[in-house]
Amino acid sequence: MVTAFQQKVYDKLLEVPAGRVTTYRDLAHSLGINSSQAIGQALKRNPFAPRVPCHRVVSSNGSIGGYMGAVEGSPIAKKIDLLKKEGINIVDGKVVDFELQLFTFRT
DNA sequence: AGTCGCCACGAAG
DNA sequence: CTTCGTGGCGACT
Repeated sequence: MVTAFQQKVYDKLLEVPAGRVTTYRDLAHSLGINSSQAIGQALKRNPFAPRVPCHRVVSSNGSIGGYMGAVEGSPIAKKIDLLKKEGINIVDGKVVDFELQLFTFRT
């Protein structure tokens, strides 16, 4: 079930250009809420699995999150390499200079 | 329809 | 590191 809320989350995510990352908090706040958990839950349950760059979403401190740590079998680990091609370097599960790549939805 | 549990988090202690 | 708060969704009742 793709609710309007989730739809907005994915739409916002697609709004993020390659080589940039966004945070759960800013993303959530842009949706009018103040909880990133809903974002994480929506991303985890994302019905648009490969269509949504979930890996492009990070925590407020630049941490990738638990999408690969929580699910060690996640195939997105390969996408991490792709992100490096986009200019996003991932080291120790963190985005290098993530704040420099940080993309906020400040409309 | 109401309630409980869940979530890849954030902030505070 | 640990605990509480938060906002929404899923499932059960």
